[in-house]
Amino acid sequence: MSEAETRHHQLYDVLRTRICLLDYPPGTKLGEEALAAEFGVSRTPLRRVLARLSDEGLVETRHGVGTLVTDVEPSELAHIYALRMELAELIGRLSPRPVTEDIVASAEDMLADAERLSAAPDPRAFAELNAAFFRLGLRLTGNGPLIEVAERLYLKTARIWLARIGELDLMRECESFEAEIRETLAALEAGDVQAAALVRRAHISMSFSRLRTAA
Amino acid sequence: MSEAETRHHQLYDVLRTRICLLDYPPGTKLGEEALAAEFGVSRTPLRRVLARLSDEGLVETRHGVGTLVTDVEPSELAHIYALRMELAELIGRLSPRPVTEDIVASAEDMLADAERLSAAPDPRAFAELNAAFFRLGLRLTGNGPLIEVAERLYLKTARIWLARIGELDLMRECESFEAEIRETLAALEAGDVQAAALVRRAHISMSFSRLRTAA
DNA sequence: CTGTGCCCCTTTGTGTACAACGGGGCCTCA
DNA sequence: TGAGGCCCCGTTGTACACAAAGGGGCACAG
Repeated sequence: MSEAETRHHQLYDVLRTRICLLDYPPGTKLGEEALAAEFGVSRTPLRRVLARLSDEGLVETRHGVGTLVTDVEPSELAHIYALRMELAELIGRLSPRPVTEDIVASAEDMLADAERLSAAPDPRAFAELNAAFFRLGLRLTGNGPLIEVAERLYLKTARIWLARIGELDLMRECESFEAEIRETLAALEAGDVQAAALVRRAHISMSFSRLRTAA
Repeated sequence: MSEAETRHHQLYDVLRTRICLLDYPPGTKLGEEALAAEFGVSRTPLRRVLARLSDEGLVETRHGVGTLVTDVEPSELAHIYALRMELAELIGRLSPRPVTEDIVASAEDMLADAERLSAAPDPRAFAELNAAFFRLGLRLTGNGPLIEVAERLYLKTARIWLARIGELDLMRECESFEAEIRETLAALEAGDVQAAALVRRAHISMSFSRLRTAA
């Protein structure tokens, strides 16, 4: 990969992470000049990154105003969740990959992390572990386009959930998440990718129910 | 929408259409300077458009070489088709919208077009009608994210199918397409969106089978 | 005091010059 | 004559200067 491409991907990843972990909550203004200065580049390559984030719907650029982090409307959120549920199931059906040792090992590590999290709940650590576990789930399918689509949708909803975590019972969320990892691990140890996918689908559904009830 | 945004969308649409209808077959070099001159703008806004096409995987930009129209590998093509089949069914399940008069009317018009096409087969006219019919299908769901994802995947495969149309029996393809529209129209007249979605899924599957067999 | 309109300043959009990179052709040497 | 390396040219990447647009604040009139 060329140097320019590498830098682009790096900047993109940093900004995307900041948006999804609410370092930049919805409505935040991302000034091109300021960001360019922070990363030591000119506005040109930075604008390339913001354009990509804009195409993906994470930010919105207005001429003469600035680039603002977007919010997600409740109705669209429902649509995304409904779609994510279906895609989660597809991960178990389309080109499932064999469950390797390192996947199981990763899941075991994450279960340990989740147990620590339940003992000492923290929204940000929760969000990070959740993202890591989501990416682990993506490794269960060999269907590249499915992975891209699923990740794209996940990124759009992750921060919304995190934003409303205050309205939810954090302890309850942690326990539910821990249970999800535990059930998933059992499915993976049995080599049953489809079962793992169904566990995921069920928990996405329950998670959205709790979110909707709280709001 | 701002003037800049409008122009961006217009340029994007023109180039995307040219790529998908094989005015620019895979491997074609799209020179920034040349395109900028054609559209009467500088390289800057044009690069914004090419960057978007690049993010979507329709082109690939190499420093010092040029921006090349991409090809799609057979294995990825299979993955996309598998996913498209599932999404087609989801259009009938997630937030189905009531079948309006104008949708039925559009379908009737397209059926007439398809009949004319069967009488005088033409690859390009086929591709255009196919795209129009695809977009009509998207109007059957109210799930916005699902529409975006489905369209994105369609655009990635449409040109590949068109590229190999020479290896297929064009007449047979036309007749199959005409049958698809006829069956869909019957489902729509009955107000049965889910049935229309299943028709679509079946025809995507058969279309890919024929494509695979021919290659 | 309030409402309205204008101006200025901040910020993004565009155009252009130059740097970085890659490939192909040509020249050289064995 | 063939193979290898170097150079030149075309193309994309970056930086910067300027144009365009939007919003907020200030002044003035009622």
